[in-house]
Amino acid sequence: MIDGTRSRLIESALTLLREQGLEGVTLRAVGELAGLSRMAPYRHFADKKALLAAVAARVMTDIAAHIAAAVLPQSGQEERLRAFYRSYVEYAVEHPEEYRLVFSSMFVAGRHPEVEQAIDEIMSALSVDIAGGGRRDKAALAALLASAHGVAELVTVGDFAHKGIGADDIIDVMVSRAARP
Amino acid sequence: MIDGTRSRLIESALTLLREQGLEGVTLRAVGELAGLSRMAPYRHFADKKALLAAVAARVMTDIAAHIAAAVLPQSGQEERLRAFYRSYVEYAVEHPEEYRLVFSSMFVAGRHPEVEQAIDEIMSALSVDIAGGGRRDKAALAALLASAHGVAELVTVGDFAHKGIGADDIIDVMVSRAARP
DNA sequence: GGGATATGTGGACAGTGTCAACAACTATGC
DNA sequence: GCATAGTTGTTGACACTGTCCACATATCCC
Repeated sequence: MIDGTRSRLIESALTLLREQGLEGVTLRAVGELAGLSRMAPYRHFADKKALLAAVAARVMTDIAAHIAAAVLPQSGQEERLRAFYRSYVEYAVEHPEEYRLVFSSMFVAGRHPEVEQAIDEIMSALSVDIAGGGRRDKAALAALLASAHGVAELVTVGDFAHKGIGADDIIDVMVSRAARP
Repeated sequence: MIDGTRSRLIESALTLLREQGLEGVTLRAVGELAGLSRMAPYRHFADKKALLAAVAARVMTDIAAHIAAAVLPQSGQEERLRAFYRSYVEYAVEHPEEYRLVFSSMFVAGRHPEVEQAIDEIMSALSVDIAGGGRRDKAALAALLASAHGVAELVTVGDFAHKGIGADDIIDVMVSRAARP
């Protein structure tokens, strides 16, 4: 805990994000929740975007842990695949605001190094856990990540559930296709 | 042209979105570009979100047209699939701000009816153009849309291109998997 | 100790979405 | 033909936001 105040600010922002959505995350509110003034964040982050990038990086490690906890206990490849999809979508459904922040921070050109590092860690972990570390399969890995992300967004949109088709149906399609040799 | 001012406001907002990104779309700027005052949009839209929803719906029809123009000339199923993926990703890459707006407006709970209708149109067109109108394949159609969206986001993020893997590589994986019987 | 540096604070400012009150134009009843 | 109601547009004002600035305090190095 070299810098306790900094992580306390991140935590405050994350709390606000969860309870009130992205609109509720204002620098004034973050400072107040952390027991500081409205300008306090500027002593630890360049601006609001930098704070949000730090929150996003923090959330990414949560997501990675959630996925790893679901995938690692599985033994077969198909079971691992399914566990990956399910846990990924599950997180997006249960924490939509956080998930959304993570991907909007990925989208921005000129990303924050903190985010960059978190992405790299997740990718290499995935590579080992799912694909077995094959080197030719970068495209397959990207396809996996893209599929999961796509399903997560479609499901959180909620429209498809409404039309009688759930996440598991789509995941079934994805898994049965990817699991074939 | 029952309501010229309304569509002129939408067009102004779209221009600002293209030229300056979402941050440049302020109600004052939209009004000014349309030759009106800052409060003019409120006579045609409930609030800023409603205006953005209308812009999103407008963009969705553009996307649908772009995709249809690429897919319909193809004859084989695999060619149609590939054309779909490519044109979809292409639009996202060439018009990232618009694409982003469209999906953020889909994400919001309690969507605008205008957006809702545009989504329905796209889905049924897709169903006919790609899947041949099969009724059992709702899940496959959703998987297709999810995959394309996922690839588009990963590619616009730009990170994977940087790591020596392009959109076409991922699309190849998707198509070869989906095209099998 | 004393100076430099890091951390925290309140004042002020421009920009934003939005509410309210008012003006002008349009159409509709008689 | 004209008053009335409704639509469309404008300006004034307000609360809120991110951020710049100048100032206080605390901490560390010599």
